[in-house]
Amino acid sequence: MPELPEVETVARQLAPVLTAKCLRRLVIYDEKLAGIKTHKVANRRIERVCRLGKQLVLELSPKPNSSKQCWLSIHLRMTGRLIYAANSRLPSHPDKQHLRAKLVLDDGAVSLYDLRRFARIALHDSLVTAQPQGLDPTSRAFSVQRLTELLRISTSPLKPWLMRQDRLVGIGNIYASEICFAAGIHPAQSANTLNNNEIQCLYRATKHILRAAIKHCGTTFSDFQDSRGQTGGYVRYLKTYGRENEPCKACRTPILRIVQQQRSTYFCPQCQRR
DNA sequence: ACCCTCCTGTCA
DNA sequence: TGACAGGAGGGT
Repeated sequence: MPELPEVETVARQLAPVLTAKCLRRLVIYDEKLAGIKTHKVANRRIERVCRLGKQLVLELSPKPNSSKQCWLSIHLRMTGRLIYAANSRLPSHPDKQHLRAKLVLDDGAVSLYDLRRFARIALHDSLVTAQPQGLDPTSRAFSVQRLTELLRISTSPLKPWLMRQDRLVGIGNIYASEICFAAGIHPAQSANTLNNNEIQCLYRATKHILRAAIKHCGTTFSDFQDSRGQTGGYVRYLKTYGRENEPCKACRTPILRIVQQQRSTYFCPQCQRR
């Protein structure tokens, strides 16, 4: 579920409550999510909290008598949630059934809930191994030139192209449809056939949609919650996703749903012509 | 470049 | 009962 804006929301909320705190222990309730020796991260100071692609990453200080830092990455995949609760607020979440892991601090805890058990926690000894391959579209390195180069080498339809994490990171099924709509491009158009004008539109749409979604703390389509248990406010700005047969907000033409690589794509056949 | 699968749940 | 759900790695 969480794409770049949702993970960014969680990262921004957790950074102030985790940074400079001691991670007393990591408790794993479901081994499937994490094959980590939890003693390796216990009693380390959390130096930094950041987002890498769709992952949340905690930079942890070296243990005493060691110089080796490590990085704990958390990928929420489809249904993962990270919920923070101060000790004063416990007992916390009612959803004990889907509690998969817990980061215990002195004054509170972050609980990972995940209905479908796709989430993953991993430990890295360098930030590079935690890092996804692609370019972050919210970074300064993302330019029309870079986007043009990346598009040229692929014949993939645009919407599935946007979801590939080895080219651009962070875009998933919701924002891929929204970005295609904002750019006015048909989701099945081949990446390498976009002209300069279309690439310019796609570039602006990508930045605009992601920035707006971050501003509204992400999208809750069915069950995304941020670290405070709040739902994402961007859902009311969605123009295509989940709106099959509803009128296009620009031209009233019914929104279509098609399937591309087993995933739903929503678009307006009038605003996004081939 | 495509399909399937990993899981659990909801909804038509 | 079957389709579908924010993701991505593995196989062909």
